[in-house]
Amino acid sequence: MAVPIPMKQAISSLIDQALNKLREQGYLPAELSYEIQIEATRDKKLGDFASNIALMLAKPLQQAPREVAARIVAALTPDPKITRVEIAGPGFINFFIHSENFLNVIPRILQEKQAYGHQIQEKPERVYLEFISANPTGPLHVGHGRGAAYGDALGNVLQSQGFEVHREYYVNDAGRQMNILALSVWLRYLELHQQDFIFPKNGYRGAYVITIAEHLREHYQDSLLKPIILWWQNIHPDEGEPEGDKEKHVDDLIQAMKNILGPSAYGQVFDLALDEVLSDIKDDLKAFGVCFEHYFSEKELEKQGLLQAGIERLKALGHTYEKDGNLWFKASEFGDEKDRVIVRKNGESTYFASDIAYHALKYEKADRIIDILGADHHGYVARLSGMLEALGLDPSHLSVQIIQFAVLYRGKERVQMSTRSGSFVTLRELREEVGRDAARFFYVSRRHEQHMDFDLELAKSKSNENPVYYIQYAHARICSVFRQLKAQGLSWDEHSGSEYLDRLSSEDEKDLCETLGRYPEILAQAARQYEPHTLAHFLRLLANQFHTYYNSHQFLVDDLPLRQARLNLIAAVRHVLQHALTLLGVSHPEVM
RNA sequence: GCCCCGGUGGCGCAGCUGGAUAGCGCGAUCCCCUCCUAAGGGAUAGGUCAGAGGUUCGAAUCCUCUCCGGGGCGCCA
Repeated sequence: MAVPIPMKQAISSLIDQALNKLREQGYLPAELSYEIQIEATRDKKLGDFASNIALMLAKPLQQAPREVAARIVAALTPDPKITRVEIAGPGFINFFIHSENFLNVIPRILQEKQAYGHQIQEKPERVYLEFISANPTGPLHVGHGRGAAYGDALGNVLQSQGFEVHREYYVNDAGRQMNILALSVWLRYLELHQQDFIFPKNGYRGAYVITIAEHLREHYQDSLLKPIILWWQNIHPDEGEPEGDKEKHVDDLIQAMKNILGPSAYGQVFDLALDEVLSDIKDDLKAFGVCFEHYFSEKELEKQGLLQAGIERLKALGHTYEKDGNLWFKASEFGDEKDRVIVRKNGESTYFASDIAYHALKYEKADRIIDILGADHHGYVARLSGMLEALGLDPSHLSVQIIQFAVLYRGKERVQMSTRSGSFVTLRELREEVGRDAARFFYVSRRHEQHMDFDLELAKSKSNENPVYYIQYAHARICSVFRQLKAQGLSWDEHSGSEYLDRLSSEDEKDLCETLGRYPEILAQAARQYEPHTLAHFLRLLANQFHTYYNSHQFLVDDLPLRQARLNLIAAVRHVLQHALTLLGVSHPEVM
């Protein structure tokens, strides 16, 4: 069975032919370039498809759009699939299609099944997709959830379009923040051993830190116990005290901790804390349906010498200089607003230095780098692309997608979030409260660069009104029809169904087919623009049309040919529902 | 002060490579189960697309300014 050409393409080539004819006639200048756009009309009274080509050509031709349209229509070759062509409004050309032509999509879907809408690239473009990359200093919170849902869905969509996608979580396991976590855990551990002191303002105060401290005690008993009178000396006062400074305070404490414990014991605390937090994050993401090819450790960059190599490379290219003992990158010469330090005078490299090495690595391994960052990192974009340029690499390989923040509410009340203070709603809590499917759908149905108000109370209390159930219900209903079919001792014969597709003559059936036919381009667009949210809206429409159909038509009718044809149609709907839900990381239950 | 994102019916959001009367969900009002799951369907009401200029045959969409909201602007990651 040959796969029919989509209607849109057919119309597009008809117009193209007509324009060529006009060019031969000398009506169109040969050098005039144009792009033929065909869109499905919003209002069916205006036909099924419309083109604005006359409007776009009107200017270069210096003629009224309707006149141009008339010339194009006159040049069109008649086509049996098209019943009527009209010029309307300012100069649109509207096409009315024989309704049976919409039915072609059904055999196409039943044949291609889950490959419907997919693209195959001859030489697949490699995409290096980095997302979430939250510091492993505590559990993921609902803000990270948005990046997770978006990144994963985007990866799926890109894969469907033939891209070879590598997903990676960059683990910041080398910085000062990790030292603060280790300190926090150790201090809690000391508290468990009845040591008495005031916990630093700048420490991590979440309850999970105490849990980790308890595990630390189980593993090492009291071998890490150092009474504070032995080491808590000459520590800069904490914030709130005279001349206090929470940063200096915590830095002094870290130094004192390292001194008293020694590198080996310090490493024990550090590693246990990192390990616990990171495995918690991994479990959480797994349960959220998000998987990575790799969790890339920042420490690896140093171990493999990439960090130093990156710095040397910039140095060798003459894009660095020393000032005040620090090594600076001349970022301002590459579009950033100011220069950036890459190695501090104490010899420690900055976070940005790691980024140089990391991005150079990504550049090697992929044709396209996508970084998904939170809105608080937007200042990074300039320096990242500037850095690629400085390395002599093409910055257009990098695309940074910024996720705007989700502002959390409980009813009217805003929920403040801070990892440091431990006052945040974790992703795990969200999942347990509203469910994975609802959470993922909610996240990904908004444009990523759009602010989002996330009302927990609403998500929880009205979970039955969440659109995700509406869509899943459409899927479950189709499954139910097939179960019912079996229960009645009947069966579905796809082949005979496709013989009788012309029995599908209602508007509802035509509408459904048209929507199904649009799926491939919805997917392609979602991939091209990195906007998976369009899929969520498409799903909503498809489910709505199905429910309408369901309510006005009986599928399991006595008329055998009609029954088979309708089953073909709803089977096609089921394929597309399944496919799109899966891309968004949402399940498609057979029973609800 | 500078930078990023946004301001679309009561609420939450699509639409933004300019195009035909601005869509969807929730909420509101009314109607629909002798029928494959009513977690459903149908209908009605509700918008000067923040405001003001500009570009254009045509602007929610592009440009400028103003106002309002969110977030960033450290040798923090």
